[in-house]
Parts: sequence; structure tokens; C-alpha cells
Amino acid sequence: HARMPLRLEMAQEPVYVNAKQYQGILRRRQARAKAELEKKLVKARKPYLHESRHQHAMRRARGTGGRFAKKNDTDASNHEGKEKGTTSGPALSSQSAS
Amino acid sequence: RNILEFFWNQQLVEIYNTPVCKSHHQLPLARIKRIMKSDGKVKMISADTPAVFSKACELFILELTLRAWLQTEECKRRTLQRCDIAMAISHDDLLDFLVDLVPLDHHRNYYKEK
Amino acid sequence: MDDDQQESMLPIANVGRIMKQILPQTAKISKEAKQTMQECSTEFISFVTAEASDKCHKENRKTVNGDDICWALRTLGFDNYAEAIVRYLYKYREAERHKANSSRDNREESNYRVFEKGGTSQAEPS
DNA sequence: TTCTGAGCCAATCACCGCACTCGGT
DNA sequence: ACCGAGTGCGGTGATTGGCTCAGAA
Repeated sequence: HARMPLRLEMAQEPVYVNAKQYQGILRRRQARAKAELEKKLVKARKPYLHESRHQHAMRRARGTGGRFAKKNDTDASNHEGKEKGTTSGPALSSQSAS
Repeated sequence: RNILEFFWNQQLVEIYNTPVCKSHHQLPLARIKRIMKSDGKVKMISADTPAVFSKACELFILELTLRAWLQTEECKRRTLQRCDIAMAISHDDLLDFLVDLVPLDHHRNYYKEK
Repeated sequence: MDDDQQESMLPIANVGRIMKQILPQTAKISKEAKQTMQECSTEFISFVTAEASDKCHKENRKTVNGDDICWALRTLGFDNYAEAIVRYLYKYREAERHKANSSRDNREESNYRVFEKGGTSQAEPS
């Protein structure tokens, strides 16, 4: 029931928070401020996390609809194009119905 | 509300009925430990703590997602969005500790990554 | 210096999978919502850990244990979590005692063990 | 109505779990 | 004695993008 006025970072109007968490929120605030200062951390999200995994995804074989396809070995030598659906996915209707 | 009461009863029963060894950890314990260690004041961590946090975190994600989904339904949408989570946070003082991380942003969102 | 924020958070795929578990299976989740939940769950760990760590420091203890986490959860108002976790802790410790006992027995007996298919199924009703 | 953006697929490799040693209590 | 940090070594699931149409707008 008890609430505490908390000075919000960019507002002059305080927001009232759970009194049980008030001290913890303050503790975490200064902990994050310290971490951000000494680690020079910016809050930007990279488009991808690892260069190697990005390259891997880019060079992978894809079926119809841009999906990743099974590593069907590069059919260079073997004869007979006898497959159920070639490199395409098995079914055409994939996205679920309503 | 009562849907949340049902949720917690469900989780209690599930913990009670889950066979002791058959705990599939949904979250990597090493990562949880790293997050805890990122606080400089934390020195040593007992072996059971990451496992306990794995379960607690799982429950936290489930509950917050469920609360956010109630907002999604209220807006008659089928896709859970960031604003649903922000609304859920503002509606329960248990989630006040997230006020800095997820501002309600009732205003136009000018902060977007690309 | 190149410490990235994302690598010190829970993996987003795991967070997204957990989120899907309570939603109707037709539901969709935006990328922003997954990222936000990733940040929130990571903050949850840090928030509770800080409270538990503070208590340990006041009591001159170096090691944060499961009971400290339960205490911190209660202190911060997460009573539902504390109740669930205390049960989980009990089961966890009981399981670990059994594991320690069986491994000790194995070593002492130094006899042949029968390899059984499947997992260890020594479950006992509560 | 217009048109943005989430689900879908699975192969690599960063990282998780586990066994071990060492040092502290 | 016991218990956790640190290290190294396999094994493995999280990471990842192009296309399509739910569904946000």
C-alpha cells in the first residue's frame, strides 16, 4: 500500500513507486550509472551479434519463401532430378490459418 | 485478477508434480551467473542460486507476458507489442522496478533503432 | 571495452520461447516485445540479486545462496515467486542429496553398475 | 483500405555444462 | 571435512535472413 515518490530521470514530476522496492530501485540506478560510465556502454542494438553467424546465414541454401533449406549437397554430379519437391519446401501453405 | 490467480496455482502444481530430476532448464545457468556477477558487490554464488533464478526468471517472463497479453487483447490485437508490456508494468506496483527501463512512452516514440 | 550489452543478457531465443508458452499458439510477438522482455528479465535478476547481496554483506557472508534469493523476493514483494521458489529449492536440494548419496555408494561399493536406458527414474511421490 | 514486420526453416560455432584442480573456511 | 572460483574440453542449441501474408495502421 505504501508508496514512495521517485524522481524520474528526465521529468521534474516524481512518479510514486512501491515502497518495498524504492531503495532497490535507487541502488540499481546508481549501479547502472556506474556500469554505464566505466564501461562506456551505449544502448544500441546491433543488427546481428556475431559476424561469423551472419556470414553463415547469408551463404546458406534457401528453399521457397526464403526459408532455410536442408543441406542438400550441391547436386553437381549425381544424375536423376528425382525428388519430391526439389529444393523447395514441402508444402506451399505454411503460414497458419486463422 | 483471477486469470493470474489461476496462473500461479497452475505453476505451484507444476512445480509440485514435476519429477525431481526432470528439470529442463529453459535458461542457461552460466549466463544467469554472469548477470549476477556483473554487479561488483556480488562475491561468491552458491551452486543452487543460478538454478533457482532460472525458475524464478521463467516465472517472471511467463507472468509479465501474460499481463501484457491482457493489454493486447484489450486493444483487440493479435500481436504482443512493447507498449503492452509498458502498460502491464504501469498497472502493477510489483513491476515498479522497471520504470526506468521501460518508460510508458505515451508520447510519440522518437527512439527507434535501425 | 567491447563488452556488448546483449551478451550480458539472457539469450533472446530462450526468452521468446518462454513467452510463447503462456500465449495462445496463434498469438504473435513483436521483435520489440521480445527485446523488451529480454531486458526486463535481465533486470529482474540484477534487481533481486542486489537485494540478496546487500543482505549477505550486512551479515558478513560472502556467498549468496538460494535462501537469500527467496528472502530478497519476499522483501521486494514477490511473495508468489518466493512461495514457488522455496518449493523448488526444497526439491532441488533433496535431489542433490540423493545424487551425492548414490555417487558415494557407487564409489564405496566399487561394484558394477547396471546401465539403464532412459534417465534416472528414482522418483518418489511427495 | 495500405503496407509494415513476424513467422518460418535448419547449419554452423560461440558458449554452455561438466569435470577437474586449487585455495579458502 | 566441504564448497565455490577458475580452467579446459567436448557437445550443442542459439543465432540468423529472405520471402509471404497476418495484421498493425
